[in-house]
Amino acid sequence: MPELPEVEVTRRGIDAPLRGARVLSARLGKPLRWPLGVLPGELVGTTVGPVLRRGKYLWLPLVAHGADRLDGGLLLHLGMSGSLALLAAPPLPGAHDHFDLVTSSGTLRLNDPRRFGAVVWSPAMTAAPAAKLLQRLGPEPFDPTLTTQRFHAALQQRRTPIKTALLGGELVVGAGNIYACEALFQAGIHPGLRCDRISRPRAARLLAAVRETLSRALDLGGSTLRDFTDVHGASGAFQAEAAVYDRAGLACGRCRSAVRRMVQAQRSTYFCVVCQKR
DNA sequence: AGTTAAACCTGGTTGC
DNA sequence: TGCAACCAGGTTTAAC
Repeated sequence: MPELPEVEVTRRGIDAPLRGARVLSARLGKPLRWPLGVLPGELVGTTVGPVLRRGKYLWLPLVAHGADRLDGGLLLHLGMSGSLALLAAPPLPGAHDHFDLVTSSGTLRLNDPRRFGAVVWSPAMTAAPAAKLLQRLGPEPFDPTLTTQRFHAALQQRRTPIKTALLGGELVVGAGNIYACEALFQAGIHPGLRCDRISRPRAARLLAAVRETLSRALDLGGSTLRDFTDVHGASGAFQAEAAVYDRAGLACGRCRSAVRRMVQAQRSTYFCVVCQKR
């Protein structure tokens, strides 16, 4: 599910309510992608700090009080099917509720049917294990230092298809399968085009398209294909205005010709052969 | 070194 | 209706 807009929607939903909350208990369900790294009980007594996002990861600081407490935080990832809910009166955990953080301001609950998500303890965002997971991430899409020049220079160093590179997150983080397809459509670029064949003007157009696509999705509360909801249980609305994603055989949003589906790097790519050029 | 497959899981949909 | 095959918002790890 969750690409940058969904993760950011989630962050905004939990940041203010949880800030300053005291951790009362924690519970683990079935194993997620990686082990938590501490016993749930060791989190008790810490205070939640400002929630940050880096790429599709969330960082939840847990500040210690007293030397006998752990100081650090939790690095969370929603994987393909994860979502977080903030519950005032949580029902008994269901089959896919795999992590609860019970606080004085409500219970933060991770639901993740496929369990590709993760909750990992780390002493700091800049220390292992969090730093190891974050180290390979490219620049944030709204980072002002990510200029056309820098983006184009990074493109020139890669020979992979642009769609694959966008998914990889080394050029820029945040665009997953939906938004990579949509941004390439918006920029009029064929998903199979090699990165190093993209001219500087087209690179500028693509970077702008990535930014516009992600911010539009953010405004609409993200996309909900199946699992994703915000922390209040609300679905996103972006999927309804996708021009190409999941529209194989349907009319292109611009020229009305049939949208094509192909597979790149084991993922479906949707595109318009008329509107998107090599 | 740079790219591409395999792996991790569950569940919904499609097709025989 | 039953069952197999395929598909799904991701990303690390292993293998060409």
